[in-house]
Amino acid sequence: MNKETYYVTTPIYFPNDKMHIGHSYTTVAADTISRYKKMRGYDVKFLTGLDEHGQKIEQTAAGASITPQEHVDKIAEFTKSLWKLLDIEYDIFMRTTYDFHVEAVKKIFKKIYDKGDIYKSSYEGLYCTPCETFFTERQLKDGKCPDCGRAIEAVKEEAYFFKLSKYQDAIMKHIEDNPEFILPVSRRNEMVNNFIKPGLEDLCVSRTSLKWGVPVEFDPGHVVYVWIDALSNYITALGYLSEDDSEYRKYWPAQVHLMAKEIVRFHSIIWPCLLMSLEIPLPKQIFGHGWLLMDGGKMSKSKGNVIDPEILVNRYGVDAIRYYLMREGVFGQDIPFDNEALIIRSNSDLANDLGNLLSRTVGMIDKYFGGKLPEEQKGNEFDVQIKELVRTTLKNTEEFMDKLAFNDALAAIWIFIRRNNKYIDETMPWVLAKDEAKKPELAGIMYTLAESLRVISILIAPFMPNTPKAIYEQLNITDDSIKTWESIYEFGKLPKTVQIQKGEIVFPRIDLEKEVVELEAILEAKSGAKPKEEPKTSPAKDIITIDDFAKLDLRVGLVLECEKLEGSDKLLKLQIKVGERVHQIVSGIAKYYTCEDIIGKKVIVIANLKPVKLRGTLSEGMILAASDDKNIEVLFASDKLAEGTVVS
RNA sequence: CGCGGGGUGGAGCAGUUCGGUAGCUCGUUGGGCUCAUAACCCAAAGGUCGUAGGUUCAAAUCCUGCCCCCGCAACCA
Repeated sequence: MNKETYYVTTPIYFPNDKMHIGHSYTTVAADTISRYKKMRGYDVKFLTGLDEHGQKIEQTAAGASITPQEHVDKIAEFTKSLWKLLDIEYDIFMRTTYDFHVEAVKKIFKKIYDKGDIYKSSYEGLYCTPCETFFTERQLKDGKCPDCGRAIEAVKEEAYFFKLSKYQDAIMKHIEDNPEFILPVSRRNEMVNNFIKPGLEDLCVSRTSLKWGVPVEFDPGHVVYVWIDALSNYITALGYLSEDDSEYRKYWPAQVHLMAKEIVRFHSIIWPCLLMSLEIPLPKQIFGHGWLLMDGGKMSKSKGNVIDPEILVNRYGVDAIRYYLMREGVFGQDIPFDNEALIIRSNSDLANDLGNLLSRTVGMIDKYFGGKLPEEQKGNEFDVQIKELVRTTLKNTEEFMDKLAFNDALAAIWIFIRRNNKYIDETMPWVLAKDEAKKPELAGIMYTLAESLRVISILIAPFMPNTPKAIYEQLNITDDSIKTWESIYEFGKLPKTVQIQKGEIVFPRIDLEKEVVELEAILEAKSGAKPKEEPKTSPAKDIITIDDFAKLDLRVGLVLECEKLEGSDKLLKLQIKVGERVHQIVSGIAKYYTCEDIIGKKVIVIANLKPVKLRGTLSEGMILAASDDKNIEVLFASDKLAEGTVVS
């Protein structure tokens, strides 16, 4: 009854859009460790879910003419179906719009307030609504949000602050005392050097500009801002501060919070400080895994290179995708993700090594024994090595799993799989089959292979939930007691008279060349549509009148001189003749244009822009250029136009 | 001196904590085998471990300088 508990979480994802392969990566990892711990006898809770509040959700819903609740309900359904597709067996699908969460957040906020760790002040800042983030002026990019490139709003409002600074020393000490608190080590270093050592600033934890969220009960008009609302889900989901908090008492603190590396900061600094204020235990471990890199960049929506997990699963099957994600690289470091690598992995490891092993084993039992092994069986000299390797494989797999070294665990398992293919060559069943007297030996070989496949099925079960089922079916393994992790501590539990049942090929080989072409066509059709949508989705600016436009003094200018601005990689210093006058203009196009490209060209200049200093250099205007995420195109004017000509 | 990651045979990576024969998968070449999904097994070729110094009996690994790549941050009127 006193089973050890294991509480593992993914972040609760922001349901602004459909979940992509990156979310799937985290979730698959959490599911894998959760399945593994369950098999090892732990009392596991696996939480995933959605962070459903926020102004951006409100806006997205408004854009679709539905209520925020309807919007998040829709995304929640989609997310659940995606997790189902990926065979994610979560125990809790947490949503911050659940009543019990809302109630608990109110209490948590009050509790921290009563303690004196939350105080009222005012917040002044520039806010990007879609990103739900305030930025300092310096952080802005083109006066726009550095993350999404959209317009920001200047906001000043009354707000509550959490005394994060108060816990600076405590969190620092905790990190120092618990080397495994933040993993991998590189993340810990980053947190300490980048954020804690420079000093923690108090954190804004309420908003008056926000409606879609949990109200601050004792101060109407204030709504709890993301931190307390979202992070506390890990405890409210267990009933913290509710009438029945038995689960909280049982499962908290969490063994591990899994997440991608970019949000380690919130989980390793803000979250523990909130918990310290609540005077409850901290999670044992924050593990920040790497990103899936596509064409060398982080996968993200704004880059239009999202891989739809649904397409991949439908094409290759869940197990192949899950296998790739867990096998391809070190968990904690970035791993490459591309179609070709996925197919190569699937072909060589799954089709050739594992699938083929099953196929040839079942094939031989069918061919040589009519589908059923006889009682009379005889071992051979290689059996010892197989059994020995089962023991080492088991030991290694367990060690690696405990360290979340998924790729190492799979590598260890695959050594065993390959060993079995070699075993067939060593024992040469086809030779024995020609001699009736050698039947017992032949049967013994077949048995070893079948038993190995049982062992393999169990070892891979946390990673690939479907393949074991297929193997059990073909080997007619029905007894659940020989499907447990424990059961593979002993080799030979499979009943001797194995009766096979030929089935479908578990991992068909994929024709790489053909497939890459087809797959990319599909993805292109999808992503090809995206960039075209992009301009539509970027919010239109406010309506202006012709008078507003007339304020601009747009002129044709001739680029006389150009030099790269010292100490900057984006700025060019241009001398542009506009009529009589020469304007010195600093322009951020150095990444796309060299001086040779633009000297002597005619461009359109805003001639009456208030001069500013950029990087210490005076800039008297700007030149017009079109830009998106990737490129900047200067709008060159025709040579026929004299410099100084008015543009309107 | 912003922060972090990385530079290892053709490709993708491990190894670097605690120095001591440079490893894995894919690919290539040659061979074997035929039970199997043209799969499997064996063997070989292929590396100045970014670079220059230093410490050491010994450096991919420790120390110092430098170069290059990728994120983040900063400049983008």
